[in-house]
Amino acid sequence: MSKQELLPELLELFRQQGYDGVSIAHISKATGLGKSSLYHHFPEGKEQMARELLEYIHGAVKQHFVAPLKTDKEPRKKLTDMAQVVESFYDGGRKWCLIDGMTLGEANSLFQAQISRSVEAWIQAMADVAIECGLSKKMARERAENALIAIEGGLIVSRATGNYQIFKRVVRSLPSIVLDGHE
Amino acid sequence: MSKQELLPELLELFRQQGYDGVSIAHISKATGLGKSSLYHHFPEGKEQMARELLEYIHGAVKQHFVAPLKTDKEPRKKLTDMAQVVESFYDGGRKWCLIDGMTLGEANSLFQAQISRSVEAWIQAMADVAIECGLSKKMARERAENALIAIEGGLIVSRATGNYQIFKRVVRSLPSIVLDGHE
DNA sequence: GTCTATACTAGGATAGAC
DNA sequence: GTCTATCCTAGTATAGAC
Repeated sequence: MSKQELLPELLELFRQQGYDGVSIAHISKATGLGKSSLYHHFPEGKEQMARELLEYIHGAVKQHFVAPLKTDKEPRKKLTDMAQVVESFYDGGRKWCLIDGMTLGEANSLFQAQISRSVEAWIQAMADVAIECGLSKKMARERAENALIAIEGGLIVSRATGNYQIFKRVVRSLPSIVLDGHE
Repeated sequence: MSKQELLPELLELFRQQGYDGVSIAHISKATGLGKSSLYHHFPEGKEQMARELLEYIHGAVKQHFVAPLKTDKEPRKKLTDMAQVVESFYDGGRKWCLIDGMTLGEANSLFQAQISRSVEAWIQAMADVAIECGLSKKMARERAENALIAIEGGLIVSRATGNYQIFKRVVRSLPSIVLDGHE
């Protein structure tokens, strides 16, 4: 089994259980690989798995979230395209965001740098779309931050209330959060 | 040592480390009590600690977040009062929200009901202020949800980027999120 | 590259003395 | 109500065979 098959499994485990909640035994069961096989792929254990997962996710962010924002389509169309990917990646709010479980306790200091790199890339790409529509650099940045805040907050509030309509509504409002009044 | 002294310690541990990340040994060290003393207070162990903590937090939510919204002050004033409490409770974004660490993995099913009760109480209180300003029930609810989404998302994005100005900005915008255009 | 077996540590929980 | 001592399980990690 190759890492490209392992990493999607790791994503599902870490995003649902959080860094502390995932054990090698869980991973072994989920992947069907024995513990020793896992240590063959990741000699430094769970910490290395998380690091490589975050690298993998960084690529996925660029490919799935950022790329639709860098096409030559209409600004609002770019954002609705992104929003659709977001809705499906988080399965309508039923799947957690990796950030939550990777920024608790000691994991926070271990992975904060990697996480912020992905988050910054995404925010910047959304801000660029806002700038394209004539917003100032400062306002574009704020609106892009607000879009990410809405996504992350929407996930938390949806799962806290058990009402996933909230996430759906939030995702649909993303283009407006970034662009309203500037098209 | 009484539970009223223990619970604030538990809050700090669980909000920072998450349910899975907290061990009895951590709690023992943080409180200065031996393991057996902790089991004397909480015979069912960590799960009971979390349950009682969430009860305690439910009271704190009503007292600190909801109560300022039920005074006879001006609507916007109620929300700025609440926002100030929020900023200090989360230490300007540097302290996590309990929800994050209590809704990962198995903890989610254990505590979701208790969490949603507190969250609903808070949302409803914010919605009532919006209704007081003439918003429809449906719009008031949406705006109250958006306020909580902003708080929770602001915490996540602040810690993911390491930039706590974001949380500060979000907290200051709370009254506008709930009331703008209806005063 | 994967397995079985094993070592060791940390975490959860209890018994019984004071 | 708190302590020391202990038990058991789960978790991390490694050795060595195939």
